[in-house]
Amino acid sequence: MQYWLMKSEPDEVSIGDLERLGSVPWFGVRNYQARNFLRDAMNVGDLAFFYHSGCAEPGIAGICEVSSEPYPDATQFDPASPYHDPKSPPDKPRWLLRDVRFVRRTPYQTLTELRAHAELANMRLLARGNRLSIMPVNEEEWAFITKQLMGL
DNA sequence: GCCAACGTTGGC
DNA sequence: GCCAACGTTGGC
Repeated sequence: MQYWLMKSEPDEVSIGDLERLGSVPWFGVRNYQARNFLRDAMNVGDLAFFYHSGCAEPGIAGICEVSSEPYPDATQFDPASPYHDPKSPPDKPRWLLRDVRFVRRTPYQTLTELRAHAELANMRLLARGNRLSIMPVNEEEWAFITKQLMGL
């Protein structure tokens, strides 16, 4: 059992969308490190913070659960998609995704709020220049955020 | 819209 | 395999 943080632009897929749909394919990962986490290190049943990025107030909006094994991301083969990758070989797709299932909304934890806690000083999300869209969260950080900050 | 940080590409 | 140029991410 591992914990994760997954970034999504709420304009594209928000926690509300996930709640409404129940589960969604986590399409559009186009970074090898993020893909490797997704492909190799994730397991079905792992929990992840659902993080809103690229918006007025970025932060953690909810919790979701990894609900499928990895499979090819269809958008890489769609010329009309912003995620189209013409160099990805159809017989050996470069980009994979997993489905994630809605677990719950949480009290919104803004990035600013997260930065204010010494307990989270080493959190990967908060590291300088971090741009990963999928990253591990360690157990202590998960416990601190869910219990101390969210009161779950 | 700006810009720092980082990843990727491609020439050599 | 190096590295400069370029593209992207994402907070502000």
